[in-house]
Amino acid sequence: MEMMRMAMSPAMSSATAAAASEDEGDLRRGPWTVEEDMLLVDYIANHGEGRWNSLARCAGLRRTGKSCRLRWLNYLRPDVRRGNITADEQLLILDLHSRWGNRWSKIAQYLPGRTDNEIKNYWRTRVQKHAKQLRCDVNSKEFRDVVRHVWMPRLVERIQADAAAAGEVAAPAPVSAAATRSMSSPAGAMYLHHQQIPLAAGAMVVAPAVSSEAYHHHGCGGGGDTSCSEPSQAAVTMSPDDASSTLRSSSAAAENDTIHGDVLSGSWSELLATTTTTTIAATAGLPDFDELGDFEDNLWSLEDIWLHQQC
DNA sequence: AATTGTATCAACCGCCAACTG
DNA sequence: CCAGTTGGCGGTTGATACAAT
Repeated sequence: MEMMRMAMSPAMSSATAAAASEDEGDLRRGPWTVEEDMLLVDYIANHGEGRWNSLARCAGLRRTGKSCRLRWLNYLRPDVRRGNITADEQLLILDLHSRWGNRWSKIAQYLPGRTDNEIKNYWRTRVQKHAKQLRCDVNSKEFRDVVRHVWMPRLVERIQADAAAAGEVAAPAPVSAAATRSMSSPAGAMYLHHQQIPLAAGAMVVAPAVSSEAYHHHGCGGGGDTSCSEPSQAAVTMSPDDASSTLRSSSAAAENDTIHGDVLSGSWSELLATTTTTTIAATAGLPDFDELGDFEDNLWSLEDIWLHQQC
C-alpha cells in the first residue's frame, strides 16, 4: 500500500527536476524521487528515527536532515492521511484554530494522521478563500463571527445528516444538543461527562468528566492571544489519543460517505440566504455580536454555538 | 484544442528554542 | 557558561492539476 502511494507520488513525475539539481553539488533539493523515498523508508524501518542530519548521511541521501524529516513526517510516515478533510476534521480545525490561532502543529495533534502542513494548507486555501469571498480579513471579528454562526453550525448539520443517512443512532429533530455535542471536538467532549456518545460511525466513546465551568474558566481572554487556553482543559478532557479514537471512527464513516471537499462549496450569499441552523444569521444577517456579551471577542467555540442555539 | 485562471499541496526558508559537547 | 548544532514551527513559494473560457 505504501508503495502504491509512493508510486503515485508527484515525486515520480518530477524526476527531471530533481535530476537537474543532482550535479549541483552535495545536497539535492526539490521534489523527492521514488528512490530517495525508498532509501528513507528503508533506513527508518531498520534504524528508526534519530538525528536527522546523520540519518540523511547514513541512509545515503544527499539531502539535509531537515528535508528528510519533513519528507518523513509529511508524506512517508505510515500513519499519515492525506486529502479529503472530512467535515468532522473541518469542524475540529475551525474550533481549535479559534482557540490557538496558527498553532498548526498543536492543532495537528488533535487530528490523527493529519500533518501541520496539511492543516495549514487547508486553512490557507479553503478558509482564507471564504474570507476573501466575504471581502474581509480571515482574522477579522466579522469573519470569525460568520465562521462561528454559520460555517460551524453548517458543519454540525452536515455531520448529523451524514450520520443519519448512514442509518445510525441519530438525534431526533430539532437539533438535539446531545447529538450536537457528540462532535469530535474537545469542546464537545466537555459536555459528555462519561456519557456514552454515539459517533458518526456508530462507535461509542466515553468522554472524561470535566465540568463546563472549568472549561469556561480557562477560556481565552485576550484578542489573538494564543498562549492562553492551553490544552490543559482540552488535554484533560480529550487527549490527542482520545481525539484520535473519536476521529478515527467518525472520519472512517465520513470517507465511506464521501464527505469530500468543503461544506461551503457554494457562495456565501447563497449560504447566508438558505442556512437554517442559525436563524439569526440567516434572517437578519449577522447578529449584533456586541450585544451577545456572554463571551469575549476571541472566545468562541463549538460550545458557544451550542449555547446560543439553545437560547 | 489552446489558453488562461485558480486551487492545491509539497517543499523550502528563516527564525527560534532546545540540545550537545 | 558558551558556542555550535539540531529540531521544530509557521510562513511562503513554485510546480502541477484542474476548471473555465
